[in-house]
Amino acid sequence: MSQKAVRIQDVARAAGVSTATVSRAFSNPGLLSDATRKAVEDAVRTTGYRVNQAARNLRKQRAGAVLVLVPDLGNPFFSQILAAIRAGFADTDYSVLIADTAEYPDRGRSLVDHFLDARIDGMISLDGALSARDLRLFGRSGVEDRIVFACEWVEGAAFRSVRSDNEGGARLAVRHLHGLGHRRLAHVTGPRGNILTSARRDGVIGECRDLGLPVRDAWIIRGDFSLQAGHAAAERLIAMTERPTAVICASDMVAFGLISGLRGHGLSVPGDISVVGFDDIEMSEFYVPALTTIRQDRTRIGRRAAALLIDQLKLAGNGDDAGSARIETLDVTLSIRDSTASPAGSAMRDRTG
Amino acid sequence: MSQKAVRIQDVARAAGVSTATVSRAFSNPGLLSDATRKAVEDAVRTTGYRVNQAARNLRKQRAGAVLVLVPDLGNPFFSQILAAIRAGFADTDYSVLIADTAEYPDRGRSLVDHFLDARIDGMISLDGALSARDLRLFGRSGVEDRIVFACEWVEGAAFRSVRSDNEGGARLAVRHLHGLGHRRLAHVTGPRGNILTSARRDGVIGECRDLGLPVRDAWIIRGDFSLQAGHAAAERLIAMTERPTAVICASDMVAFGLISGLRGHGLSVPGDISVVGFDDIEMSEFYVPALTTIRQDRTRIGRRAAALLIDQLKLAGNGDDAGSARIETLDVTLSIRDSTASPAGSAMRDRTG
DNA sequence: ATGTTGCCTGTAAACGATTACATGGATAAC
DNA sequence: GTTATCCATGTAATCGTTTACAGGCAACAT
Repeated sequence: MSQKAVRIQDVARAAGVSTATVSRAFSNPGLLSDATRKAVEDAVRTTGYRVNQAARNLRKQRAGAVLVLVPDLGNPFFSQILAAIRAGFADTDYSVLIADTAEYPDRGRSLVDHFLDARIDGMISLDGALSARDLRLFGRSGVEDRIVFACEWVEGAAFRSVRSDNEGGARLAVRHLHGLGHRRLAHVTGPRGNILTSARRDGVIGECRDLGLPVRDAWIIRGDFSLQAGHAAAERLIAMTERPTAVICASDMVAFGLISGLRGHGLSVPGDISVVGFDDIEMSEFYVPALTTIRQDRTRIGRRAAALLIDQLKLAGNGDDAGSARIETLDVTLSIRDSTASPAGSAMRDRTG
Repeated sequence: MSQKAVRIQDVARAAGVSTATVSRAFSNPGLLSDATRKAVEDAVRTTGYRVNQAARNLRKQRAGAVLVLVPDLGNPFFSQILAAIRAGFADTDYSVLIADTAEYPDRGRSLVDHFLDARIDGMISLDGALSARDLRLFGRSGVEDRIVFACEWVEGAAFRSVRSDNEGGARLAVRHLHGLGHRRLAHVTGPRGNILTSARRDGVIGECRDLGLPVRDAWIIRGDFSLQAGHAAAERLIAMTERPTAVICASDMVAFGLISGLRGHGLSVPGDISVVGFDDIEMSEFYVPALTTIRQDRTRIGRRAAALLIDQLKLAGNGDDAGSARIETLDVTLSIRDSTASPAGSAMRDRTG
């Protein structure tokens, strides 16, 4: 590339040593005598040598890269996790590739191809809904333990994963609204088949039952984490004869779409309806009204996922399936802002911490 | 990796041909006789062979990857561009790496290292503010023509670039507000030193002059494209004695922050103040109020940037600096929504197309 | 029969590193 | 003085491809 790249051979010549010695100066400098190490360092400096990663990776039988699979790059929820993952890999010599799940079903390409092509050594998936075919192929090629799931996960599979306490978060939201005096709660879910959809839905319904609040099928509205889904859910709410006084959304984006839709119909938030989101993306603080939401520690999720994968890559198939837990569940917290209030006609104050 | 990977040698043996023939079956199948090609194809299928990209890249003296440099991954503005860039590279065998500029100033690592390490073959930068040191090193290593700038660019440098008509967009915004009857316009800019800051500011000021509108220094408020900057700008506006009736923001995020800040002080948008954004990210349609903004064709920007870089990589330093223009400027449009209206006391209607 | 031409295929040398193994010399132990 | 031990270094094989070059063979013209 560029002019004429300087090779390890050139450094060796300049320093008056063998290529093996130069290589050792990088990989295990302690092996060399002080004088030799100095000589090599000088030679590296004068020649401007940089080790060729492609060659090194080939020889070391690794790809030197990991893949992060994101369901939807356009959703700002993921970016902070990405940043944390990248930070986690900053001290390693792995490159971080990012791909959008949406790219995959097409043209018969499978995710496992990346492993088999020697393009990646490991993967962090923020998407729990991989195709059955992909999952089967992962198993067959023995790459499962170089895959970590973050946020989402695959039920019944043995992959490592880092996730938030989704059910607990949903329960927090219900308790908050209950404390404000709400008794009729709706829930806009994620997409069918998504693991977060059921976890959060179960939390909402479970806590409602525990608190003796009514649970109606009509109040559980199918969504898909998107702005559009929230907007559509507003129509459904408007049309209800016995309208809930508060809505828990499966994501902040849904909450924004919902509020936008409600306002379009002249309903005010939180005046007429309270709305709670899930995620606490940056925008939540600056929406109008600022959004009450369940905060996930995205930096922590990303950092832990990276750490887990790095651990696994170190073991590199020597079978020694070391200590760390396969599943980490991180606590969530409630960020109370302006989109929730006591229902009209109620004088109750928030009793939630 | 994994079990025992199938090598080209294995396929050759299975098909009863040499490795060269197998290689040719992939790179230039036309060279082979029908019978041989068939035999190789069968052998590939039965063995499950996949070419090892690391080895191929080493031999072909390329990295097999390109880097996309993003100023702030957390800003959803960039994600759609990223998606388009990825799509542009989908048909190639390049991997797409994504990095955040924020990672770089640290630990003395330079961007050019990625080229010299044989980690990347080319780069698309969405950040125009690279360090002088990086730019110098790019020149010295002769990699400039494998770098394309998108959205932003470097003044006075010869890099290829794709960008929106920023000044034109700013002028559109001014004309729209003028048409509604506004006469006192403020502008929240991008950060100091950013090329978009000056382009958009010049557009706003230029069009104000052309229309005979007053231009006050106090009405040009420094920002940095972020939610926080918009929020801070609201404080400045509130404090003004002769307050503008409309504000043009350098980005949608700034506009959201601004509106949030104004609402916090009891001012309504567009009732008291009209607000125009820049970018038209997805959220703009769902903000409250839905945001009037300048739409950039982000898909087109990404696609063109990818195409430009792919062209350059094909030439691969054979010096034949082919046809395509070095700078492409794409048109922007005005998306009129609910955050702009005639100023209080005025009965004028929008006259803008 | 003898070139000449063209098509297909094989041989073997790269690409640029890492590392198992060998070696030589110094030091210590006997 | 001989042998064992250890440390620092060199030699050369290896990772899995691609591709320049060289043949071999058939068809065709002379």
